[in-house]
Amino acid sequence: MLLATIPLLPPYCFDRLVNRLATHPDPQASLIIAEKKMYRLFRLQGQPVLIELLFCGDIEDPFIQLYCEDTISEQQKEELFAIVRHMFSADVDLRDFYQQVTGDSHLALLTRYFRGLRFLLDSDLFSSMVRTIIGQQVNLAFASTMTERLLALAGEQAMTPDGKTLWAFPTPSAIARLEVGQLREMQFSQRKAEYIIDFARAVVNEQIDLESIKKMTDDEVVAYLTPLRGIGRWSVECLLMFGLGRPDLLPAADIGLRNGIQLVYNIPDKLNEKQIRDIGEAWQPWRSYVSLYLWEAVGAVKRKEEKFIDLITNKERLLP
DNA sequence: GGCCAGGCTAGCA
DNA sequence: TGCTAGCATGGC
Repeated sequence: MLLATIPLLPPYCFDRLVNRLATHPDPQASLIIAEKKMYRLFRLQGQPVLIELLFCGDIEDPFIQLYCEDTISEQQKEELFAIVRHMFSADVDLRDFYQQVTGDSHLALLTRYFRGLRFLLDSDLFSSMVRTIIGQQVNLAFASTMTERLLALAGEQAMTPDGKTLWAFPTPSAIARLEVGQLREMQFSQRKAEYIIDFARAVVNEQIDLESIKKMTDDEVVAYLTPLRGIGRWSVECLLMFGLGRPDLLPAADIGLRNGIQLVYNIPDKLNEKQIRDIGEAWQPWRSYVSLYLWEAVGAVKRKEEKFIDLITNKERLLP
């Protein structure tokens, strides 16, 4: 049953989302590329609900249709619409971002090539923080594997119509109930297991109020969360970007971002954090989005997208 | 088999 | 304040 049609501000490119998911897998989403369709298990008013998202229209007139086989309440619908609008940044006008970087030929190259690429944000702050901790210092593929194991251990399960298993992200109390040994068995390091369980317990104990951080400035959130063991500046920056959708974060400690800058600006020497922050000054107030496009540049090279590799290799010829 | 991953802590100067 | 060894594990 069609629940709603959610319009997005153009441009939005479904193919770019698919490419991004290839190098940045989302273990909570089941994608059927040929049908431009995604299944996902949302937690609505505390209850897992399987939703089908259909990507419609085109880059310049994009909208998402939401379908659900079950009957859900008006409250659940409202919550779902808000989450989907948030996850796809429905109101973010990329054209402002594209306009901002026209003076930088390297970035303009990316915004032309990746036109319509957006963040796929996390549905809530708790899952975003846990996924960020899992992602610390391991490659993306392994992080995704670990996340999937955590989902299977403590999340609720559902089956899509095409027979794939999906999970709703475990609640804070479900993770708070885990023991470190259970995560160790799933190849989590001792520290990573402790960080995740401690964080969940801090949320359950109301030592941390995730709702309150929505009203804080970026710097206030850093100061609020970094005292927790296992949560450093990079992790909070990722939470602000992928959890809250804040537009102007620059995770300077990020190895992928550093590689992206070196690739796109053709810098052979390794950059330190200060150099990265200095370079990023010019990208305000869109530093999150520049980061996304730089990450995606690295992703396109990893996927061996020849057209992009040609473009980036020959870019000197395109300079004025 | 060695180096790299979309880091963090603790210890030290 | 700023620097670094050590942590753990999969992927290539």
